[in-house]
Amino acid sequence: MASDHTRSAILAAAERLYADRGFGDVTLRDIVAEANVNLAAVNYHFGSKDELIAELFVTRSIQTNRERLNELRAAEDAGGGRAVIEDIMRALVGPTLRGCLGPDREGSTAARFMIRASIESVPPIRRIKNREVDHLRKFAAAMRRAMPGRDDTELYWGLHFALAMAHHTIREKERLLRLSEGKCDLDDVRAIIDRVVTVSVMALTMGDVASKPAARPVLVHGRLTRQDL
Amino acid sequence: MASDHTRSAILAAAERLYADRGFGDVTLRDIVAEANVNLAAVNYHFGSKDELIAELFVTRSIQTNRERLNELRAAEDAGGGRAVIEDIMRALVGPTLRGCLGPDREGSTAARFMIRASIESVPPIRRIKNREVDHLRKFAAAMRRAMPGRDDTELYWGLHFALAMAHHTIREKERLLRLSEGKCDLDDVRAIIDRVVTVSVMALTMGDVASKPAARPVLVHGRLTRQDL
DNA sequence: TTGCATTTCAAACATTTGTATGAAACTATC
DNA sequence: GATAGTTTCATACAAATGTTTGAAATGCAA
Repeated sequence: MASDHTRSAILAAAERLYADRGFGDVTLRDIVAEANVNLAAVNYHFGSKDELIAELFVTRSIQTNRERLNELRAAEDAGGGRAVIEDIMRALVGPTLRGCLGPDREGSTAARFMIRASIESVPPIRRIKNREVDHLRKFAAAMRRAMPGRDDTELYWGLHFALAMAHHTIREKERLLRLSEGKCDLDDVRAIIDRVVTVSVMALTMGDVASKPAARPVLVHGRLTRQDL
Repeated sequence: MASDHTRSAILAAAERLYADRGFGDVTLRDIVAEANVNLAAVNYHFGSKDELIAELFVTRSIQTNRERLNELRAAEDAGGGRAVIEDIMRALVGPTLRGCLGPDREGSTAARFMIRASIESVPPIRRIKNREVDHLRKFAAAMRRAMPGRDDTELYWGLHFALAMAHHTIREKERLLRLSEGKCDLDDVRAIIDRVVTVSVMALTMGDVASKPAARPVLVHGRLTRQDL
């Protein structure tokens, strides 16, 4: 293998173009023009367009997953093998939110690519996402250790809602910005992570209440304030 | 105008095919074959493929938005012009969740179409979604009336998170099902709505806590149980 | 240098796809 | 029942796009 030059030029150009203009609008000819390589090089090095997209997404996914697991292990080590639930949720949503939001992240091609992959999901990416369940199970296991005795169902719902808030914030940040007329600060990533983590932990610690609406007297009139905690 | 037969046959066939196989995999030729009409009929009646998709999505969006506003008004009327926050959130997420989840909804073409539109967003649909902000403002206004004095920012975040949980549950229901090995019951729509509403209201009533993580002592060790409420 | 494998290149291929055309069929009005 | 407007139809068009091909160039080892 000579130098990988062509291969990495294609990867870089493809990621940049996909991040900027989306998968639907970028053709192989756009990519090879941006990378200054021959059209056939894509099929030579990657086999097909879909495999190129898959490689891009897998690379970035592995990075994110590794960051998540590093944070999770750090939290578990600090707690002697059992992390507190708050830190687990932080490890789950932190890396993605930090990577995709924030003021300086505007220039991060990788982050914008992952946002794009989250918004307009194409077949090769969908196939990979389907294998993400194994990764999430590690978090479910950590949560189970942190909250022994809690029903598994609640754990999964909490995990699910945490990802919901994180991903939806990334996906719909433009809309939230417009809806709030700029009042919601999407550059303060730390505050956003705190917010998502806090709500996730609340959801988890509410437990079985959710299925019994009558058992929520303090909420019925929507008058619960911070002091009521 | 004669009978609208061709027009509605195209709409029905297109919605069914898009719902089943996604936008990327369905061509105009597939649609006209399913509808038993001529290829040129699409452009004659709708102008273009994108306008056909737009009409499908607009129709279903209007239906959902109307349901939401009906529920909202009913709640406000019942409360003498001011609905409780819980009912407002229920009006926001209830129609979509009821429409897209549940056991018998498997056969609802409209619901499956909207799920598809939520998963693989295509240009004509994205353009329409961008105009959805005005509709959400009505809910923000109702929430403001229900929780006077609360900071607007918190209102928007709560609204945003409610939609996040609802939409993500629809989008990723397969994954949640697989992750939880079937333990999360995605057919019990009423329980899911309660769950989303409860967490949303919690998020809203937490208010400014989120930006000050140090002010959450009861949560730090993840030991808050139902009794602590 | 010679020989062999790898990589690059220009060009062509083969489809697919949305759209346009113009004639034919149909419908309703007078 | 003739006419004008509407709708349907078969067919063609034009453009885009991923992929393939076979030769040329390049790099490397003997």
